[in-house]
Amino acid sequence: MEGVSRESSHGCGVKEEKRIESSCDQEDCKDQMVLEVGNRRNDQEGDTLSSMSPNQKDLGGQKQDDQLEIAKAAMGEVREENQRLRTCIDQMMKDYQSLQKQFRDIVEQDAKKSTNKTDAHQDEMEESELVSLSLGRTSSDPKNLKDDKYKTPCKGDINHEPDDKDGSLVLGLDSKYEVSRAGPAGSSLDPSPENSSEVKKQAGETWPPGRVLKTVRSRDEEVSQQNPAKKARVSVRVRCDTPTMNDGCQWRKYGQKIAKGNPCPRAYYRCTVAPSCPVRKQVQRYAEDMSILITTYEGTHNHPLPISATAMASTTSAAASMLLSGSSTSGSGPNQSATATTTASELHGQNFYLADSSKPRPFYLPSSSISSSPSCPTITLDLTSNSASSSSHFNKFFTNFPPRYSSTNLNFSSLESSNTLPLSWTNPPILNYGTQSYSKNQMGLLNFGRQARQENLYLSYMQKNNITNSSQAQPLPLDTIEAATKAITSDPSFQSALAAALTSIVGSNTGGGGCDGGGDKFPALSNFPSTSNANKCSPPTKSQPRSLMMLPNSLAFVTSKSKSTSPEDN
DNA sequence: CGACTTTGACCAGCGC
DNA sequence: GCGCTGGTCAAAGTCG
Repeated sequence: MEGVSRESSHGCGVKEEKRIESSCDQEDCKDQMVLEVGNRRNDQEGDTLSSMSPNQKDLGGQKQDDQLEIAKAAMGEVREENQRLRTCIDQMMKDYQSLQKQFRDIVEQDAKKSTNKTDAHQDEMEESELVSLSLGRTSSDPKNLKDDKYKTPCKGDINHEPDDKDGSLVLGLDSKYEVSRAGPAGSSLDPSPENSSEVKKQAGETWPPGRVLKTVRSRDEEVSQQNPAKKARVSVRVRCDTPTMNDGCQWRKYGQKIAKGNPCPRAYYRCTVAPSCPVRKQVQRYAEDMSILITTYEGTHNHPLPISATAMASTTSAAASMLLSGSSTSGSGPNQSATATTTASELHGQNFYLADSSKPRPFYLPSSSISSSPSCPTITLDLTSNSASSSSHFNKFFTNFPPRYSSTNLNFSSLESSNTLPLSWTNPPILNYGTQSYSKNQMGLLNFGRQARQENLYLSYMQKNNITNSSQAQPLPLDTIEAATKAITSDPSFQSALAAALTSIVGSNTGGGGCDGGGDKFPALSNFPSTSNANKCSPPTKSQPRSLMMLPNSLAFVTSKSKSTSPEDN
């Protein structure tokens, strides 16, 4: 860099420059830019000094010294700020990892318990499926769900050892998907050959006879399609002014329909990366807000994915797996287990994986919703940031939570948004630290706000900042939550920590991808290469090289290094 | 010319 | 059984 070479001729600030380069997140790079400008100015002054008289040189030297002092002071402040931010990030990472560890433990315990308890639950399985949204509760007992689940979760110590008996709040949403069958109780969990054959049979019935796309299926696919009527869907809502959002995958449109209740046609796409790939997606505008694009994914890719597509594929796959498997999954294989175990924490925890370059980089899901209809369980990832909100919806959920099997939508949207985060594949919505919930849903589902996911973060934060709740054993009043949220979001140090973390995640990418030119703040996400004409959200680089480095989609969560996840990172 | 989109037709599931 | 609706097919058209 020019600034660096010039700097070396001055003999000062070289160390600083190197230090900055070694940890060049955007914050540092900005500082570097400032320093370069300053040094360049000094350089020019140095050139003029040579033609000055000795007195003038003294004055000039004095001035230069002053400027150096100023620059050093500024750098010192920046260093302090960086240190502070790193400390914040470290702390957040620790909290996250701690919570994740707890959650995994609970998931394992829950899996065991649910296996044991299934017999007792069987008579309650009045319908063909159950998606129980225990909202962080570890109990798998439907009775407990009925009695306790819809009460506002208590705010305990964030480090409180979760215990399903006391129903304490744990990480996020615990989704169970249980399928009642004519067979013996617990057959849904029974990996016996008998059931395996049934699974295979049912998987074969997923698509109508005669359909081409019935060949190879991943284990995920087998699980998610154990029952033809129970294809998990992952619906992603984003703001996008273009026909589709670019998720990095290659799609071919095979149909379009006017759906009831929506003047905008619904387009049907299928994945064309592999001829036999069963993945489909539906794209439709949200009737009440045409700027919102609803993309519903169905199925799991049975082929390696372009890197640019792994993020979305992993996210949707994980969400679908969570929906279908929940914590009670028997873990039918490496794919399945890897996906399932990462799902809940990644969906509902704070995905600060992103800040760790040594770990995979799943997307942070700003808002997730789970819905269940008898025929098609759907999880909705609401990546719109301006969700209309009303706390009444939140309350409504807890007071009027519908019985099992009715459509239930857990929406963690919020109105308030902090700073930009890489949340969307188009216009990046924001980490929703807001306090409100959002009740519009194409499925007409009952929503409730924020809660579990949000709590995980701000509880931790509250503790650190002595934002205490006087009634830890009691449900946290909404006002308190909102106040706490405001406290968090208004805290500059928190915001800067987030910004720093995200900056380090995304790097200094300056590409201008994205759906409509907006959302460039996180180009790593908005720069997905366009893969088809349908994906007009991004620049029409239709020539996505098929020889792109491929990753098995099942490994996207667990093996991809951050540097390889996004080409821009290199 | 191949890949993709468009669009009307067809089919299956579901409710009445 | 009928109609509605969602989903898919496939021929024709379009594009690069």
